Amino acid sequence: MARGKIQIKRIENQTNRQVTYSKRRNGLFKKAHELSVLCDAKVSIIMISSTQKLHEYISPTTATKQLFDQYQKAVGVDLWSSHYEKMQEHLKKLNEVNRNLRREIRQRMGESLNDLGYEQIVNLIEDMDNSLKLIRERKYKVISNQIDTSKKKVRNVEEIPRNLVLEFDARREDPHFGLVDNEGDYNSVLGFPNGGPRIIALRLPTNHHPTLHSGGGSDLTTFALLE
Amino acid sequence: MARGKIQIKRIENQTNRQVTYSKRRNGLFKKAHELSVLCDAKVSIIMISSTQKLHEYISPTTATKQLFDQYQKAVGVDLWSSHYEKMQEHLKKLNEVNRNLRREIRQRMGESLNDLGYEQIVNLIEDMDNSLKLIRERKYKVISNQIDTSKKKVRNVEEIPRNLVLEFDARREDPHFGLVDNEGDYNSVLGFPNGGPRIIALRLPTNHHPTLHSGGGSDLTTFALLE
DNA sequence: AACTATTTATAAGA
DNA sequence: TTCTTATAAATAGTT
Repeated sequence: MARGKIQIKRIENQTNRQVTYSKRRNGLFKKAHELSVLCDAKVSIIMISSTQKLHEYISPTTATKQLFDQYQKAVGVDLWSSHYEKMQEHLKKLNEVNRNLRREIRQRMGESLNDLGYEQIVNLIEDMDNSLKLIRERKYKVISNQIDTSKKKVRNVEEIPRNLVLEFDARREDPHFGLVDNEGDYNSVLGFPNGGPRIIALRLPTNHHPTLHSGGGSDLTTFALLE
Repeated sequence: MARGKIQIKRIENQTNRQVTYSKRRNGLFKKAHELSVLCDAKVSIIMISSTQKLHEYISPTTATKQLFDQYQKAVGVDLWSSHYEKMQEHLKKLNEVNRNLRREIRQRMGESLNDLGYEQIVNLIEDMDNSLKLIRERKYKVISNQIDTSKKKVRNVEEIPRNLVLEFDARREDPHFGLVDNEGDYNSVLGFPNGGPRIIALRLPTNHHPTLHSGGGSDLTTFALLE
């Protein structure tokens, strides 16, 4: 625009390009500012130079984020706000579901019962009775699995020198074995009525065999219910 | 800049302002484009006029969102991405808590017991036994409250003409009254052992008194556990 | 939307 | 970078 017209195409000389960038950037920002004042408009300019330097103009009394939001609303493309709102909704729902789950647990633990009517209490009791039956069955299943495992161990032990086997058999007939009163079908413990012995003392010799609770080959894993 | 210098201040004449806005906006965009070509820079201009109309210039091969992202990274203020990430973390945690809560409920209903070791099952059974006791106590409390309410109703009835009272007394001695076998302390039902009658048939004359389940003055409310 | 007198921006040089 | 200045470009006021 002075001392000779120029073509509008990339300036190849790097120094020249940077000088022009700097000059014209100032010119652009000045014009932008004049425009914003004269016409009472909000203007945001973001520029990134070929050297990846960032420059910004934002008209007075305007926040960049606010302008972004307006832009997105106007353009409608909704770069993220709809996503954001959906997340918030989701969060809210999850929190509520969570609250309900906690209440149900509290009620199953005998708390917050004021929230329940008579019929609901009756239903809860019936439900819990049934559930307890299932859990007790599982308990006996676990016990019998453990015993099966022990039996397998016993068979393995048969490979071991005879005196060890004998010692094991001797212990098995020890009164401490409690429940285990015959060599046959251990699964019979499954048939126990509800409320059977709370703790079944299976004192297997710990030095030769795993204890019940550290169950060797069992598929049982343990972890806390809640953090 | 022509036919007279102007002051850089808001143009009061609305028409003039709009004309100038339009002219200078074109000029600004043209300059921006020249700059972006000459200097190989990325430029984004967003303008909102005083009439809330939005105009945008974006240099070729540039996406507005991409530029926003770069801007935010450079400015470091992180207009929303950190917030967004926090929300996602929160969501993740909530989901996990949720999963745990659901599992606890399932276990209390006798399902998913594979996840529990023997000791945990024993603890669960003990816990549920205790909880059941609490809930049964609540049940009897509810019943006794209902009966108290009924007694109050009965006293009110004593204000009513004598023949009605007589009729009521007659009905009270009816075998249908089941449990209620003396005029005295209805709270005695509280003493019932666990597993007592599941439904206590208190067939009060419905035409004169409310039934148990629609409990008039009781503080009991009912609502579903989960939606 | 076009015109044009003037102001403003700026390319090249220092 | 900044200053200078000849000249290109933008535009205020008018039609």
